[in-house]
Amino acid sequence: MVELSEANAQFIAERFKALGDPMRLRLLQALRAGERSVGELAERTGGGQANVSKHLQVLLQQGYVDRRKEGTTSWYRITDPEVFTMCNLVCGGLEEELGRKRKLLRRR
Amino acid sequence: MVELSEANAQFIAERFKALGDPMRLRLLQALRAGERSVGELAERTGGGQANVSKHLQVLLQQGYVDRRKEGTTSWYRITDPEVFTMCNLVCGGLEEELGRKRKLLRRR
DNA sequence: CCACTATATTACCACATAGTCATGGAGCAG
DNA sequence: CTGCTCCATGACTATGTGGTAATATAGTGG
Repeated sequence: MVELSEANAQFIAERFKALGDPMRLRLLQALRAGERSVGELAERTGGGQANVSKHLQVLLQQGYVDRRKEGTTSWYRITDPEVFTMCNLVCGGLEEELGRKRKLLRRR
Repeated sequence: MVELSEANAQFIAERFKALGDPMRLRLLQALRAGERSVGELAERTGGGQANVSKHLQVLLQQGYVDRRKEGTTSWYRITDPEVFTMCNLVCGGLEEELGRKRKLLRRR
């Protein structure tokens, strides 16, 4: 494992932070099926064009997605499906969380 | 895998966001060896007491750490070592990133 | 009760971020 | 060239976040 120096903590935190936004997660989800243009992604996620474009820059900079330009349209795609492994890991935590909440509700 | 509904995207994003801060990553790293008190963590991470305490609340609320009170001191510990699996995954990305940067530097 | 220690919480400030609107640039059809 | 489409970027605002200092809470020993 990479040593968690101060500089590395900064890098790793930024990688996590890039995944810490619902819109960006939905973008990744939408890209799961394959390459998509910005317009398609805006439509599928229900976000504004500018907003989607900016979020894609974040994912691009962190290397989660890749871009291919064709004419005036930009095609984005997942670079490393490993990102979904991480989603599954936190989803595990999510299921526990939901279980905990269901318990709490039952207790009342 | 959990369906990525709007509500779930929110939950998952918050779990990622909790890991998206250098101080919180250093706290988890410091807890890797075992249980630690807030004071110990403040000393090891070089953070202020109030700040460390607040970050620990975030990790606690997201279920990454657990707390045990003994007298006036609170002992925190990792609840699920799975979190380090995630760190290793993003560290993989980090190594690629560093590799990319080294290449860029060599190119000059 | 008093002082001391350890932690949590509050108030506050500086700064970052998400969202939207408007604009700019670049390809493409006519 | 003109107009159109698609995307990126900048300005702006509202909201969120990290850090710190001060205060509150609570246990402990005298």
